[in-house]
Amino acid sequence: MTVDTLWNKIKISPAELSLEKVLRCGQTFRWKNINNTWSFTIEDRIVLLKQDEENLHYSWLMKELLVDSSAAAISRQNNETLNFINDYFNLSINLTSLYKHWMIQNENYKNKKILGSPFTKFKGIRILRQDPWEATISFICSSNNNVKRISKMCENLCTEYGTYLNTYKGVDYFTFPSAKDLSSSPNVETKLRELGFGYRAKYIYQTARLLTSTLSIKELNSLRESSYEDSHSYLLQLTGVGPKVADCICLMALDKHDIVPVDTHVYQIAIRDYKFKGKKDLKTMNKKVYEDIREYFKEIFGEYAGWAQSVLFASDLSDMNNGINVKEEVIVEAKITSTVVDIKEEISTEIIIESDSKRRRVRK
DNA sequence: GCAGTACCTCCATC
DNA sequence: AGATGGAGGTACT
Repeated sequence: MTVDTLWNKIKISPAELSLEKVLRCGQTFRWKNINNTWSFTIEDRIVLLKQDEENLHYSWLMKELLVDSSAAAISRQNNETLNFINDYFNLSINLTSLYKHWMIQNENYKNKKILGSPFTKFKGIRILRQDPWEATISFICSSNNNVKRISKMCENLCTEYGTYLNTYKGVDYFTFPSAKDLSSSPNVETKLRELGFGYRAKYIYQTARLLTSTLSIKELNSLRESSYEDSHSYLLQLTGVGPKVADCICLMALDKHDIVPVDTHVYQIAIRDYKFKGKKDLKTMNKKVYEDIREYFKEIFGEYAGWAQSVLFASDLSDMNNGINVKEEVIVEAKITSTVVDIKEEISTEIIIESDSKRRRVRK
């Protein structure tokens, strides 16, 4: 078992990357935030991140059996972690120049009654390059659902069907389960129903089955090199994947940066903020309206319209925290009033270390 | 094709 | 306190 051996850093400004916003705007559901450290699992390790005004700090903890502290191993692991971060956060893409373009377009197309610009208020929001399989399952879970519950479902998938990696600061970490893990037995569907997945249990099981039989994860991954149209129709073969979910996967895992997934929310933004002509009380989105909105945003924001949309979406979200960040804290045995939030903010990590016995994990 | 409705569960709101 | 409806939809008729 290791301590926080070493933290390395990548120089990056908050305008290029806002960890908090990117990881809580509803594109990924599996990052934990404990005492201001973000953690996530990949195949063979836990990745840890922290951010300040100048740098993104990163560290990692290898799978228990793979811990190797030789200098050569550390150096290799460092490179691998760095490669993951650069790839996962799409860091080769310059966000600041994209924002500049979007701000100009925004002024040309926005409803003049709307004051201010989301692109001024919400900096550093970028689209991640997620694993296609994980994105598929995550977004199948997202139908008729909210961020908090989707996060819980993803966590349940990991603890129930993932592989144990290691324990960091008292928290056990598991990998996201593979398609094989989720198709091993028909009991999977039953178990997922017990875990509260509802009708999505069947979708997940059937999708895992299909991707380990007729279709394959290799094909799914190769859609990164395919056209949007081909990718979209391939994804529609999967149970529980409709047009909206397929577009989410295209944008967030398959490098289709121009695709704007349209839900009722985005529909409302289009009408309210961008003068899109449509009925405000539309009950069910039909195919034509769906595609019209998608194309409309693409016309406004261009090649990276999907990225621009995530900024609009974030600025419209009331609670980006979604109640899922965790803070370890001392439970103060005092009368807790409505100022509880401020009190919590002030109780810092230093105090906590002294009183292990009283530690609890509390939803912020 | 197209529109309407059932589907699981949680949880804020009334 | 208990009911109601919405939550970044999809499958089925």
